[in-house]
Amino acid sequence: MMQRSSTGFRREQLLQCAKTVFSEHGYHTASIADIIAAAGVARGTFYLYFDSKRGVFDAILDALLAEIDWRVAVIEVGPHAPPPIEQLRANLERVLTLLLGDRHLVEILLHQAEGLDEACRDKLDRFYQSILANIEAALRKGMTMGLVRACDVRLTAAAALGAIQGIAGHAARQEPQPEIGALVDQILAFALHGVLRSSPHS
Amino acid sequence: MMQRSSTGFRREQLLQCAKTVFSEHGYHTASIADIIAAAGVARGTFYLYFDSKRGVFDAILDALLAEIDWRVAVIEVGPHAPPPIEQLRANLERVLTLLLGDRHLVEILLHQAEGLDEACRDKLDRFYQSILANIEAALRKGMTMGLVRACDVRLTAAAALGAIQGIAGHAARQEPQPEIGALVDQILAFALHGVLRSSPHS
Amino acid sequence: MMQRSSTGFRREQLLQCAKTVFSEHGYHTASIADIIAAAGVARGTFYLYFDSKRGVFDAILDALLAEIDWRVAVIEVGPHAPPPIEQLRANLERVLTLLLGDRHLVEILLHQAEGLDEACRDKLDRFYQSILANIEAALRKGMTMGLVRACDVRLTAAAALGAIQGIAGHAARQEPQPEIGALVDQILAFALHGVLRSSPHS
Amino acid sequence: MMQRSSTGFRREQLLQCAKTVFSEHGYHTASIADIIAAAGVARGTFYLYFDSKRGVFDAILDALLAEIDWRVAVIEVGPHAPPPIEQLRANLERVLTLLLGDRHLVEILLHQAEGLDEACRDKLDRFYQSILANIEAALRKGMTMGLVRACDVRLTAAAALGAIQGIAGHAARQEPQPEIGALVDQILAFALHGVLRSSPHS
DNA sequence: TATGAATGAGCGTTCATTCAT
DNA sequence: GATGAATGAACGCTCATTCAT
Repeated sequence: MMQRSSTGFRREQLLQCAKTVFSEHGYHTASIADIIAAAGVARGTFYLYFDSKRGVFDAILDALLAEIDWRVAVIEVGPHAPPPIEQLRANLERVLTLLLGDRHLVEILLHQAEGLDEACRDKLDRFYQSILANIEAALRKGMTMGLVRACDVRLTAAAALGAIQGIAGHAARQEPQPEIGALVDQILAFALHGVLRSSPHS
Repeated sequence: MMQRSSTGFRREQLLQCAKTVFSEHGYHTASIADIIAAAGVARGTFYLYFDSKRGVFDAILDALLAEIDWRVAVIEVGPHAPPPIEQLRANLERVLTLLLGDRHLVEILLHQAEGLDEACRDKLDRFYQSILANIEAALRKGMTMGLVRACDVRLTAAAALGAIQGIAGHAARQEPQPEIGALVDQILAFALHGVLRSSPHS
Repeated sequence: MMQRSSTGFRREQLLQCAKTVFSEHGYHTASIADIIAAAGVARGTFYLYFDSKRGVFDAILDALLAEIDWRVAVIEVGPHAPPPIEQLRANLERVLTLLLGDRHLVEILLHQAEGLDEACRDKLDRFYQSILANIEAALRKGMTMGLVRACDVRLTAAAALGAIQGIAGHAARQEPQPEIGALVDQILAFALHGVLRSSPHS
Repeated sequence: MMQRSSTGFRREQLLQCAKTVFSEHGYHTASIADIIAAAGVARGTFYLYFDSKRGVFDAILDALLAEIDWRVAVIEVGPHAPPPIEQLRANLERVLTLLLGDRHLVEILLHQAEGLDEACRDKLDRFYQSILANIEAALRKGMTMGLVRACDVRLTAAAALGAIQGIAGHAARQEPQPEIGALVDQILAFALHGVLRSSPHS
């Protein structure tokens, strides 16, 4: 009766240890030996729960991408919906809370996953493409509503995503952890108004 | 007849091949065998010009960072200096021209170098820190001059750098190559004014 | 069934195979491939028990030197002690029994270890220095007791050690194995009385 | 008209450099690069004068063995011959003068050559066998003449040769160089009379 | 489920040797 | 004769993966 929870526990434990190890050593430098040492299990045990080294990494990355996806809501407009910018702020807060709650995640998402193989790159690409598509759609809707100025939505979406990544990556290395509300404020201020004091009258 | 070493030809050839191989396979997945196959030389020949696999990578990265550094001029203010934004635009144009002129460079700079070891990460960190310091100084000077709104300069610099990286990374994957002037316009518009049509009166 | 690691069997097996291979091919010419082929194990198995090629060699040499050391007793004089020459004979018998019991050891001790690197030479040097110091002390004590003629103890010790090595090396190549008692007799006769029929009256 | 001597010179120069390099680094650790660096010539030049790395070593060793052979005269007995012991002393002086005149030679003869391959070992074996045969013959003749006590001539010859090697090896590491006459005295005293003050009446 | 000894393909690096100039 | 860039076989070592217990 205990082995059921034990199973889930072992897998979870290995997942956590692997996440830490990958983020500290990098995917290639990390070894199965590091992971099982961190988890305090035998070599063979690892392969009871994962197919391969690559398998754990994928599991970690998939869970992370899914979690981020889950925390990003498509921005709704309508009489009963909160103001779009508040929805945007909420999205950012949820994602940054996740990422900064476990800096290993930032390391893996921003640095390790990119340096892997084509399969991994493709997966990330699809993920970012969907996020970019969200941002693009929001920009387009904003333009329709007269809120957003004319721009190349594709490139602007890329710039906005980059700005978020830049701040997330930066904040993850700060000690002590910056307050998330402040980070979101700065991201929004930058992305919505830019750095100049007065915008063009257009 | 085969060009002689008179010009450091072999070293340059190996450097180019290594760059391509690293950007396509990633540092760890790439093997010396790949590099020498690409160059069409024997194994030993590689070690005539480089100390180690890591050695070529460092050579590539060092050259790239130095070249970028060289293309970024600190923004000057003064009666005879061009308008700051024009200086900024020129910097961006020079750097993007370099990066988009060889997409392998973007891949290595943005994706491969981060995933390496601590030494490499430190080098990149120092590089980015110096760039961030530049941006911060510019923001501060802009604030002094009343051009830039109040903001957390550190975070805003991180956001701006991220925006540039986002656009560079995005553009490098586009086919055909986007026009650099257009990219710079979008970056500047985004970073200076944000996406909203009208800025706050503040 | 294959004997389990319970007894450190594998390590011992590899040690024996390595000893044979080193003594037959010489340290540098011997390859890991030779050793694992002799042991019938896979490449990785070797590194489960030893750090490196050099590691096995050191293990063999260290064990040998320790074993010799253990078999050489400092010669005691006193009312209850056996006659010094009997103690000397016992020492020689114990050491020659060890060496001629495994000719590979002679090969490694006399020929391979010297040709290695500085670290190995230093180790051997220290070993031989301690043996020479023993012999010197014995000679000096013998001179004090009026048994040993006047001589340069240092050089004479070197000569005596050389004589032992000469006989050991020679005997190790004989087939069939010479009787150890006879070898010791010849060493003692030579070292104690020299080859001349009558000594000087001094 | 100069190239003739030049040729002999180059070969001789390489031979000397190789000798030094081999004795300092050991045969296997020494590289062709070391030798040509010491000689200040190009890689290809080396192969104009020697077939291979092994080739130089053989040339050095062959010359050394021949030179030793040349310095060892078979001991003659007869009305006009000097006393045998004086002939022996002269042999030892000539050989030790050669060896201690260039310590590299001692290193190569005693330590490097043994650790090589079978071919090299065979050559050394033949050399030492001929020396041992000389010593054996001398012992036998001495026994016939009533000068030498009864003994196993083969083993005693091995012991005597070992004693000489022991003293040569020891002296080569001394600084300053011991006086050769003294070394020979000690060798002779040890080998002829042993270490005991009084010999057995037999 | 858990173990850990065993596996072996694969990689980075070295270095004696060659040969076009 | 002299050069030194080029060669490639060979080697030590690593580490993800397997499987008998």
